Amino acid sequence: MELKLNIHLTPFDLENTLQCGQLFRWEKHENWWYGVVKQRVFKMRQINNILEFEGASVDFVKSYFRLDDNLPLIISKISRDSLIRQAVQAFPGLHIVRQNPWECLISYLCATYKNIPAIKHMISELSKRFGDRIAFENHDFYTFPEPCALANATLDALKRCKLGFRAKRVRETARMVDCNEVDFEALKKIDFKTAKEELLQFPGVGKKVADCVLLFSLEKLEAFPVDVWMKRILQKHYANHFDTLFIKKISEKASLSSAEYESISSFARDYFGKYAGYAQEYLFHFARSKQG
DNA sequence: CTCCAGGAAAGTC
DNA sequence: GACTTTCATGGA
Repeated sequence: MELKLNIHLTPFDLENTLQCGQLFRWEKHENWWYGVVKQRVFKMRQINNILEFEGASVDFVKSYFRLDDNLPLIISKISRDSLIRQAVQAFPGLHIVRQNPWECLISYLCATYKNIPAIKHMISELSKRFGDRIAFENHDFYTFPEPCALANATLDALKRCKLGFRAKRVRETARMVDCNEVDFEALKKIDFKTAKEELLQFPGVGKKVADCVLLFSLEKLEAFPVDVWMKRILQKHYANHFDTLFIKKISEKASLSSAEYESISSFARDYFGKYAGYAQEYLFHFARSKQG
């Protein structure tokens, strides 16, 4: 199938969107991108303003890549200073993706204290061992595991996926989801703060992981996850918005306290506005692209 | 070999 | 409340 975009109304770039670090399961082979979404292999490429794809409907593509977002408007709202304008210009057409909440939750729970290549490896191993195999074009793909599959897994099997100390957290969170202790569709409809409190109940989910899940899968575009990259950017470029003492304090330690996290994240939500999450994603990708 | 990673949780004061 | 330590492991 094919979808023709009006690039002026709907700026979109597949490469920037898939490579900015928000997704861990897409692979490129011979100019085509392959992902597994909704139990099917989803194959896609972009040539200028044309999206070509297999394994999904036009409506799904529009929804998944948030082509309904008014990106020109969003960019005009978040462009508060020269740094963010630079980041936006560096990656035109980068969209936040509308991920599946369950997969997003486990992925970012695993992302705790790991670099992106290692995270991709963990998620890939989890899918190989606990997902369903799909043969497609002489290649094996795997669906993301269902909650019951991870809920019933042994800790040893999870650790073989290189989860380390995350194994217990993943299994316990999977058990809670498997027991229907969360209604993701309901979380999409309620406000940011209440939805965040719900997510914080899961073991292994702190403020940062919760913000990622809210932004990438629960329609909360104001969420502003603060990781080590955001902390560095803040110290370097936004220090004048904080007390000198505060900047000095967070510079001296590796991790942020809960209160420090909150003051940074809430500053960013006020400063960038209701699309702060988009600003975060542009800044994150921009910072990483410059430091390898 | 050393350093560090899209941090969270438990323990201490 | 704020600060410190612990948690496993692979990629760079």
